[in-house]
Amino acid sequence: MKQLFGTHEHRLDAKGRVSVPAAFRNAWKDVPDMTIVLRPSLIAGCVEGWPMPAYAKYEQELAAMAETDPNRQGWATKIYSDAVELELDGQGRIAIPDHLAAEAGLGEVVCFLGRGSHFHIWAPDGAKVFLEATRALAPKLTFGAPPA
Amino acid sequence: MKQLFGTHEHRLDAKGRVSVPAAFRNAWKDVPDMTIVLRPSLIAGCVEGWPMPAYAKYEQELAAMAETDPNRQGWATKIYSDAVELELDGQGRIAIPDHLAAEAGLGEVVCFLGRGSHFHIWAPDGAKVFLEATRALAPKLTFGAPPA
DNA sequence: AGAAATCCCATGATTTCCCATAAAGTGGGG
DNA sequence: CCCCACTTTATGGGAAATCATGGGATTTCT
Repeated sequence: MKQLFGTHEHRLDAKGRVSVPAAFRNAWKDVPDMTIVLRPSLIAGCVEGWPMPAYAKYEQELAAMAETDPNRQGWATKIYSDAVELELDGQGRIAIPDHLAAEAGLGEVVCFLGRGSHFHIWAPDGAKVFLEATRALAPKLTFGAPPA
Repeated sequence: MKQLFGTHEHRLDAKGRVSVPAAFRNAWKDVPDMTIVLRPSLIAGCVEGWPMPAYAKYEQELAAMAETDPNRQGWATKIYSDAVELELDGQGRIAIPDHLAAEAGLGEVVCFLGRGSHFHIWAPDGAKVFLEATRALAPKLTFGAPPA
């Protein structure tokens, strides 16, 4: 499974559908019966989307926990109960469920961020703030001409 | 994977395409399904290009960070969200996305600098300044050769 | 039957593919 | 050493495929 790159803005139509960026779809084009898991992000303010094969990693972590571990129920809630599994339609779109869209404050335009194994869906403003805040976490060296 | 050498000027066409220097393409001609990752350089002012196999170094760095480490989000933004994965067309060209070209101030002529594992894409002036500034950072030994 | 979800087709814009050409580099023979 | 044929490179442009998006028709559920 290839990694997910880039930021892509797309438009939610009247039926709540959005095109998943072609760049993402190409990353899993050889996986048969591909599905996407959507759930509220642990980072507030966005929806997280996982290609099913990558989501298996969470399932393994859960399986590794003892049946009696009290954290287990918390994990199971986040991984399963709060999540939805979706298929893409014939045009490569998904329909974002209302409760997820509302929780993330999504409007007509949404912004997909590739995060390697998975992706984020933000309202455009939220994406901008998030990108700038996270970029600032590492220093930047400057040589030569400043950007125009 | 061979190292990338040299300085090469090429021309962006009306569709935003540039030929990747043949010297670079030859370095990875035996890698199947080769792709290039472009992203804003951590050094301001240029676009950085990475042959996919070499980019794995960043992916490993990210994987080594704890899930809870705040720097992890910073890296994921720089490595994935700010980056694009591209293929070469049949003529060995890549299409540089507008936002990357704009951020690096690229005009019609761009300058490729081999950097071993990866390469830089600069506007010609930026490349000149960068090369001179960085040359000055390396010590120079003098033996025998007459001063100019 | 009515509401909602799903399937399918349509369309304009963009991107990719493929062919063409000119310049430059390569090698061999005389 | 020079010239010629051939290959590789860089670049341009038109045709074809893909993408994002909208909307109608059909099905499903209650």
